[in-house]
Amino acid sequence: MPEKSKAADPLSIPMEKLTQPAILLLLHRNEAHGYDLIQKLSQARFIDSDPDTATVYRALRRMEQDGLVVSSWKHGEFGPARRQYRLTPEGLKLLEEWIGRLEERKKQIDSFIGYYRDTQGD
Amino acid sequence: MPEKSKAADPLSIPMEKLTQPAILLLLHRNEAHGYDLIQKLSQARFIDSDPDTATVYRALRRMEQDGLVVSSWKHGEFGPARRQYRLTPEGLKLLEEWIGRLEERKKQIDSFIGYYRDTQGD
DNA sequence: AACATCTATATGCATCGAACATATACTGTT
DNA sequence: AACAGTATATGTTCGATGCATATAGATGTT
Repeated sequence: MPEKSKAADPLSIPMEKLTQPAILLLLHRNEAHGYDLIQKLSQARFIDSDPDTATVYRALRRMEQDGLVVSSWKHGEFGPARRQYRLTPEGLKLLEEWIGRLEERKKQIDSFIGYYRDTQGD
Repeated sequence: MPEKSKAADPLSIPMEKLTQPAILLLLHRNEAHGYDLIQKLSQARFIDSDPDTATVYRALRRMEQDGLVVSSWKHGEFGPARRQYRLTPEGLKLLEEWIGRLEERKKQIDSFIGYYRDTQGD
């Protein structure tokens, strides 16, 4: 019986590592399983460091609890069974909110750097 | 006997809230005491929410341990005694590193948004 | 004098994301 | 049989943050 995770608002997840939003982003383009995502994330330019496997798998579980993704088992092909994840409409909606948040973040950073440059100019 | 804080690298502080770098930024322009900084931070555009007083005072203490700022007591003027903080050369150096980090962060965000737009285009 | 309010600094406690280590298990290769 | 690669998952710890609370001097009001 999957319950919603304690943090009622998935946006409360800090934007520091961008792990959760990066997963949303990748799943928006293609379905994937956890291990696949870990490899894609380690190559992606939009996160700064290789994500921890534990962080990714836990994020996926939590995201499924929150209805952002859904999973189904795929076995027998080759290697161990994999949990294939795909984005839900809710997940897409959250991704769009993240895009907006990141646009805001850019402005914030510009404000920070602008203040610094102005101080230098004195 | 002030010892260095456990986190050897002050850059390990997450860039989520920007509290510590914002303090560096404000002190770069003017000396200030904690309460003063709290008020300035609540007006500043370069952080998203009013910082918690506990966070600010704790950050200042830690930053002094790390040699980023120095403090001196100012009494008798009006109101209770205040701890006046000013930036050290080390603090300035760290601020410059933060500027560089934030420039990188902007690129990272652009990469994120770019990936999203490309996916939309399919 | 008593009282509330503002200024100013500081600590205690609980929460939560992330890092690191570790466990489990199936598949393919030598 | 041994080992490397694929794949998912949990236990434990750590640090930053948020909320509540404590302390105390200065100022204003009745």
